[in-house]
Amino acid sequence: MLQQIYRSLYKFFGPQYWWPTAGSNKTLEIIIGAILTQQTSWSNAEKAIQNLNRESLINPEKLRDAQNEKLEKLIQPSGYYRQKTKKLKNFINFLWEKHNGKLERLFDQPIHELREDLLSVNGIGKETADSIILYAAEKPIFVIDAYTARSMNRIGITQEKEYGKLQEIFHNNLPHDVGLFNEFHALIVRLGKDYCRKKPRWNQCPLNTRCDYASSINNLPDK
DNA sequence: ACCCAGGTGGCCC
DNA sequence: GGGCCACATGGG
Repeated sequence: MLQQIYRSLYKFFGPQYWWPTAGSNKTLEIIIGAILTQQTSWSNAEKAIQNLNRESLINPEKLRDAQNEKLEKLIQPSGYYRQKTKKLKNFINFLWEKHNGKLERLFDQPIHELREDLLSVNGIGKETADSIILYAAEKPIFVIDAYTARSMNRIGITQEKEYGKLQEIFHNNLPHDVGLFNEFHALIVRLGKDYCRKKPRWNQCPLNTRCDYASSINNLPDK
């Protein structure tokens, strides 16, 4: 069922190009992006990342040594900039104190331990931790976000809202493939953005007529 | 003038 | 365990 939905979404929306296989030197940038995009549009996070790149701060030593005031100014476009400066510093200090500033060392552990490690950083919650594991460390874990519950609920897969339970459903019903998890999560976000916001436009969703799961969608009441 | 975005932690009960 | 709140900018 989930694979079928994935196929339908991919066929309709096409690839979403989320942090696509960025390569080793982009790894830290992905982590920073995951923090900066918290509750913020990607376009705003991107502006902040460009500012950091312009100052060559996307580098473990430089980021560690940068003054908070300087970071705050550079990442201002991403919103919550004082909070996020602290979060970036929390992560980079953790990386130096626990892994000698080496991302390879952080990532060189089983998924579960890596996740616990990331969650120990104040400012990194479940979604950000899982995003880092999937998109930066490129290990298979399914990222859940606000759209996932809404979309799955609306499609009729599950009423579940809890992060861990939702994640289990994906883990238990899909091959654990980094590329699949990467694209599927991005497609769910795309579906949510276009048709499943708080003010729903689900009735306008073209998938109603094109999707394999059309019947389950058409029978849903308006929310 | 709203509403919202690829959340999180702290507090309260 | 859940419900509320602060955090902040830019785009529709």
